[in-house]
Amino acid sequence: MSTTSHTIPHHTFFEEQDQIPTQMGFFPFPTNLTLPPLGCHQSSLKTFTSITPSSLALSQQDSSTSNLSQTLFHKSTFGGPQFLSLHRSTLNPWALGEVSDCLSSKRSGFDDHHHLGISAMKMKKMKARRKVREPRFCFKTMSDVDVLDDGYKWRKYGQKVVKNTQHPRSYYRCTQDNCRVKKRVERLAEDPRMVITTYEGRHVHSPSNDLEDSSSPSQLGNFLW
DNA sequence: CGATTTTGACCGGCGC
DNA sequence: GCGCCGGTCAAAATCG
Repeated sequence: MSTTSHTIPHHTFFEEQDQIPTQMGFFPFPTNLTLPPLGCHQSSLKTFTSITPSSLALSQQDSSTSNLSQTLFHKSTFGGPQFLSLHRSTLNPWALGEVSDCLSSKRSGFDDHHHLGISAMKMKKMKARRKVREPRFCFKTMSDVDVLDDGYKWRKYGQKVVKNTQHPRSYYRCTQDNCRVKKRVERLAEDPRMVITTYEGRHVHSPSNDLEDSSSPSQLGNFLW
């Protein structure tokens, strides 16, 4: 991994919620936005704006996703030309999914377990758990490095070539114990100079501190990312 | 030698 | 039901 801090010329920042981009494909985006962000469902998009690195740093001090979007709103209200607000989905289908998943696995999964063995069972459990969708947001960056230094430590756990793109998508997980924030990094097919970074979940610790000191829980609360 | 990356297999969701 | 696809796992390889 690279911990190089790079000067970031431009961020385009948006937050998404609930939905995951699937093979359903990409979605039409407002024409005044030059580059449609990958993996963003239009109907689930909450905010979208262009911000500068300084405002990005500012937004990092917020302690929740909603605060972040508020920050973005303020920023763009007073200076950003490219703010748009799109309707959002109201329900988190993944949370519902978890419940039904638990129920159904109790009901019909016994034969499965026998057949799949322990590791498979473990995997099943984990998958059931991750159906709780964490809040997500992402931004695109003009950068020649894929992984931007955001103050956290990440371990790569997968890489995938997504359809219709020549650049693979990388999957990272926060290395901190008990912190299962994930991020996804990919390059735009249309413009390989642009990097899309998607964060999912909230860190339970502050950036790059080796251990969260539980003695002083927070002056600022937990950081978002 | 522990931590991290690579990489193919596997799984579940979804469309047909 | 089948096949495609994105996301994840985990063993092997690589790194520091």
